[in-house]
Amino acid sequence: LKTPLKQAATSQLVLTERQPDCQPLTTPPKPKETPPADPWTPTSNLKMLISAASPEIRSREQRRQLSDSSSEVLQTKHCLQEHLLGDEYEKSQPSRKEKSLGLLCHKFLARYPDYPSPSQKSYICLDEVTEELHVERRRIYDIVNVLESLHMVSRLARNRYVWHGRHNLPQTLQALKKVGEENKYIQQIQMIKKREYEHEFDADGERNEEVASSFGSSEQSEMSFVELPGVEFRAASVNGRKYKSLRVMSQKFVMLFLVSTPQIVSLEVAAKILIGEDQLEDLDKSKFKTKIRRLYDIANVLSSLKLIKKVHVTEERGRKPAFKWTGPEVLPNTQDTKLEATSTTCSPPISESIPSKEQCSKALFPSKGKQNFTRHSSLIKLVKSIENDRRKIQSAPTSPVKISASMYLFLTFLLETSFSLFLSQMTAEEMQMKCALSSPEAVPKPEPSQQPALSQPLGVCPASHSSVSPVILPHPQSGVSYAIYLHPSQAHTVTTYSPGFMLQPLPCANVTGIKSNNSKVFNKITTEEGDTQRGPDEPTKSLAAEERPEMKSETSSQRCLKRSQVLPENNLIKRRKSDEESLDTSLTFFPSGYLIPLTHCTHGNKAECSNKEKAGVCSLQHTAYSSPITGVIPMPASELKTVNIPAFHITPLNIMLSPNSIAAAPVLSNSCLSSSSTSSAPNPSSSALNFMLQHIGLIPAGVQVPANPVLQHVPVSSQSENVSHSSGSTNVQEGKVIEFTFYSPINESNFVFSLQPSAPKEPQEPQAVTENFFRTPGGPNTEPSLSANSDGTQRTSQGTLHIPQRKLEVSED
DNA sequence: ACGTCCCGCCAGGGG
DNA sequence: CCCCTGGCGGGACGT
Repeated sequence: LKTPLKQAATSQLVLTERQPDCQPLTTPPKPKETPPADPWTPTSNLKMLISAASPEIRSREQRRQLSDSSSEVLQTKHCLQEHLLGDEYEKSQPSRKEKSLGLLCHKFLARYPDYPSPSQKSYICLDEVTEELHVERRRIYDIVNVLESLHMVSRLARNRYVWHGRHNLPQTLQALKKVGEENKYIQQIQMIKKREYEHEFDADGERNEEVASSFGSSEQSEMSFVELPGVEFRAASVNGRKYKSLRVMSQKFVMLFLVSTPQIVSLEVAAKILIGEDQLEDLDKSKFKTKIRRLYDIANVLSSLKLIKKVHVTEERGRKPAFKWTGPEVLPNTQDTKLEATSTTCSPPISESIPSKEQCSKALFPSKGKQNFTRHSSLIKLVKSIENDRRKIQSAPTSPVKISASMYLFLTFLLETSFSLFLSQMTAEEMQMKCALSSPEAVPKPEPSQQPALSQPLGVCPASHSSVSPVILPHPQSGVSYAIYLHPSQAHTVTTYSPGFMLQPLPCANVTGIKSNNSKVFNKITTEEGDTQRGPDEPTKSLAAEERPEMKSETSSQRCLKRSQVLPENNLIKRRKSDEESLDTSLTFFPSGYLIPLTHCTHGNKAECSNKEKAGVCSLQHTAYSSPITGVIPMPASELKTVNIPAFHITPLNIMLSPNSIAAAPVLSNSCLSSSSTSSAPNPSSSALNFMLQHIGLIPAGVQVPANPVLQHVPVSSQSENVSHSSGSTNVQEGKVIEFTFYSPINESNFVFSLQPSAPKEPQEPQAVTENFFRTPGGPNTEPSLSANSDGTQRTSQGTLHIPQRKLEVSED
């Protein structure tokens, strides 16, 4: 049996012949993607409203007439054609495209409001749907299953679903992201890419080991469905271990997007990961193919939901289909822990015991003693609705604008800060004022006597080195601020990917003298396309326009000033006065080196500790050590003023966080509450961070550093507290961990990432560390691992930093 | 020729 | 036993 041949021949012909009549010449032979025909674009809102108002009535009405919503449009579209032809060849034979799952999904979605009022639940009867949409039942299942995976619908019983709309989406995505992080998908992706790059299998045992350690470490993540409190599966049958494949797959697919930093996932990689997770068996060709096919199904639905969009990733190997996340940025874990969506492993696939509902709920609400009372559904509902309200206000579902805007601000802030440090016009008084304003006691006032800028190179720094060594800088006030100096040569090597940002004033050692217009140089690769409806575009553009190297110093500092005035309470932007010497050149040329500042916990912690809930976290901070780490050179504060490494400029970036803001940030209190969990909280700024790091060259493109909001930063911690499990690999135990903390005043949260050299070398030799930390083209076995922890607990992941650089290009269809 | 993915067989299982 | 579910993959369509 074959798929019935389509009567394409005729219809095709018909269409081609008709077209010229309606629209001369230019009209494409096929109806194609004639936008006006889209039933879901202009009309959809109306339709949604209608259907929202009275779905039943509408459907009945529709049924009576021999046209449904879709064919209505089609008819309209082909109205003329029909006339011309004169015969009633049932509507123009839908081409394959018009039967696509995506289109069907659109039709399906058009029937229900995105945000149904909670009071009146809308139910979905599969029979009705199939009838009205003129599709086989089978197809609807595909759609519904994916929707179910996002908790946009949930099954009540046979044939019966409830429509939730996008209400749950934020939470779902958040949960998925979290689980995705726990599953270490980033590493897996890297692993796959790396292996892929290494030309085929080398049939080595080492490969398997890698895979094993990477994949194996993801525990029993196999067939688990991520649920949300309150949206559990009814109908125990559905809870059965089977029949979740598509749902689970869908979720995992989404996770990949949420976790990876350019939020682009190629089908190939996705398929491999999804397969690899189930069983480490070698790539079965057919299995792979099937997986891909499913992924297409899922992708179609997700596309209809506008969560993803098809793009193409062009690598050396050629053009590969991929999808880009276009859904909302996932908020950090700002929710109450108790309510937080929990990933549950309801059904261990192998185990023969069908998971009882009890088990599920147990997994849903990890009971920690008395927290159980929270489970009461009414309570949950209450808080949930509050949450929803807050979310509405804040940002989420309707417009990602706000988040993006804050991201923009944050990035701007980072850039400006780094630049303005050189350009700083800030007087001592201003600084003092600001310090006093923000947190007089936590942050010691600047030295009354600002030391004059020293201009001699620091003796500590191996000036002879052409490559740069990491440098540690004590904070002038607290004496504990650290910074790392990056090797500039990395900067231009890195294939950067700009996730929609037109940021270019980042280091590029090779490009000197470029004044403006360098945005083109740096942003060849952009996914930004016709997303005109998106808010972020505005700030993005203005940023690109503003952030030019020759930007006026006044402008910069003024803006910084302004910003800090706007948020006087919430953030403290302290800028160290730096010498003017290094200033002038960096105006026109890019600084060739970067000094990444480590914010240190300068405050007395009183603020945090005063908060009763945060007590636990406060204790965490004590696990942090501030001892200088290998290869990092401590410098006396007195020498801070001038770090004049030959041929390089140092851009100190000092972002402080004020205790006040911490206390106010919900994120932090949350991470505090869940301090025991190893879960890492997603942070919207993580992509910003990653972007920055990648751009700078700290980490290779593709690698991402999970960012977590933390209460306490751990500037430098030494040793094995932070070293964890590690599947037998020995390269970690010796590793020192460097942790960075950034604080985003905009998001009112700070986040930490840490670097851990896996193959530490000479402890006292700075150069060695440099090599460990930063990719050294020739250096094998120097693969630091990245990790991030939101708490003081150990959490070291085995990332591979040494990823082959590849041209990555993303293009539209 | 290859990327996409429609179509529907058929097995599993609930009612 | 009927019918809902949904895994699965052949092979058609699109480019």
